[in-house]
Amino acid sequence: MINKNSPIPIYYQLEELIKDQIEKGDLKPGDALPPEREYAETYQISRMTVRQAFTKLVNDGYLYRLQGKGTFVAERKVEQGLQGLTSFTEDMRARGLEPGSQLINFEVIPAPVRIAKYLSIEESSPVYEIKRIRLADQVPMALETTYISAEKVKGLTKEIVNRSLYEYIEGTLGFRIDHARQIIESSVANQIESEYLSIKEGAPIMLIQRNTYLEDETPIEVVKSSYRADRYKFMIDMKR
Amino acid sequence: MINKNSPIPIYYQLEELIKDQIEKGDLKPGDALPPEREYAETYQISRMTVRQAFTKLVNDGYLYRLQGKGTFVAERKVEQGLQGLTSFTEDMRARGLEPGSQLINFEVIPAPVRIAKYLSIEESSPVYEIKRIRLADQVPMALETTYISAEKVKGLTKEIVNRSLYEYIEGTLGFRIDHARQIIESSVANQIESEYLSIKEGAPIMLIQRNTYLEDETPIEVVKSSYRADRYKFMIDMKR
DNA sequence: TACATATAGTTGTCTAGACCAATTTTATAC
DNA sequence: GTATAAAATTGGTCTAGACAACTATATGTA
Repeated sequence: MINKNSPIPIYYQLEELIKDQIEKGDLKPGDALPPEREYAETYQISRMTVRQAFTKLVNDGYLYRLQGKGTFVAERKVEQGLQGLTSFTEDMRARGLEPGSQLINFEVIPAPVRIAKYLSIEESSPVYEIKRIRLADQVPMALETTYISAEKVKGLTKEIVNRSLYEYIEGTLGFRIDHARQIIESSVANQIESEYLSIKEGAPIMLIQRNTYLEDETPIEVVKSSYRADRYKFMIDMKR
Repeated sequence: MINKNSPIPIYYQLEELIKDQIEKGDLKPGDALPPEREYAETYQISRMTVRQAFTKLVNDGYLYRLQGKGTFVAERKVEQGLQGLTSFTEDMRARGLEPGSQLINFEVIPAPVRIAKYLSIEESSPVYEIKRIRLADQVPMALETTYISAEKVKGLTKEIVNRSLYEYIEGTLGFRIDHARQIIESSVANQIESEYLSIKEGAPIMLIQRNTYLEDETPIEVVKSSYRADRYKFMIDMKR
């Protein structure tokens, strides 16, 4: 259950334990959790440590607290965080669709002025330009272009891109992606988009630009995507 | 500065104090804050209390911490929360535009099946239907229809809607809006939309549906909006 | 000079309590 | 039975420390 001698923090262990119980259905939405004092007693840990775990789970939308009444499992998790919102793969899986990808261009180019600005690098310094058609159940869903500084992220290859770009950036290179800014707008398909997405020219599309950053605001990537409006809706849950 | 005898929690007082310093520019992005122990010493409070304030500010995107180095002011605040994203008024002000509104319909109708479902009420039970043209700098920006259960939210009038709907729901009625789900899609203007928004039929528009909830998942309102794509982009910052 | 080592400073985790505030439950009085 | 009061329960805030993990700096040594 909880290992007090583990190098893994106790509050984190408790967090995962409760999340598991929620995901396995042992704790259902609306259920009251045992009181904080009981957890402290049961696991022989301080109540403050229990609160640290609870507080994190409340912030992440798993639980909510009512003073004098107790702590309860939230109806559904809001604010899934970046993962479900930035990774096309995860996004599609969450929608019950089989994600796919078709690389149509991979090269290092001198950074265009706009891209250089977003990435906080010199104009014309080298950037990877990765162009892909994103598929859902084998049907084109979006046309996506990713820009990454070749000086910050070294050693990128087609193979890595096809496997998992994020895993390489976070796992192998050790960057910790912290936050992102997304800009969403409506438009209509131009000739190139209509061709790649198998839709008519002038059909509605959703343009999404995502800039991702490390904790200290260092830009890591810029992604510009054109989604088929007939197949894609952008959904977001937010806590106040 | 900090009043230990105030009924206002110390951690909250410290939170506000630091936020003020950031907003006034006394603390600039990238600046290191005095260490936690110094705050504890200065204000004669426990370090854990300081950490409670810091943790909240980190979660809200004002600060970030680096173990062994210190705590720093974030570049810009991410995750503004619901306020800037749900209130048309605040949204427009943040963009430097003067918000306006033109009420075109206000009535109580029997809830259509789809709306009843979203609001978790019986079909045909009474709901307010509030239709407005939303203006920015006197020019139409969006066509917006709000649905609110007349049984949950009583006593709504045109005057309240024109003043501030949220203030009435939260202030007067005492509901605390906790979170929202938004669905965004791209489309093209139909005849009605093109007329109200002064755009051509077939011009791109952005459809946004927002469902807002209380802490215990009680639905409070459903808002369906059609934004002019030539004037509006949806922006969102998110922390991982 | 270059490199290893010690030291100090910082955040991260944790304890074992205390008292307060809100709510629910139980006991009491009528 | 019903209303009121008291007690118990629960989350909210706060303390005064302790030690761990990590970073930067100073120091000593080859």
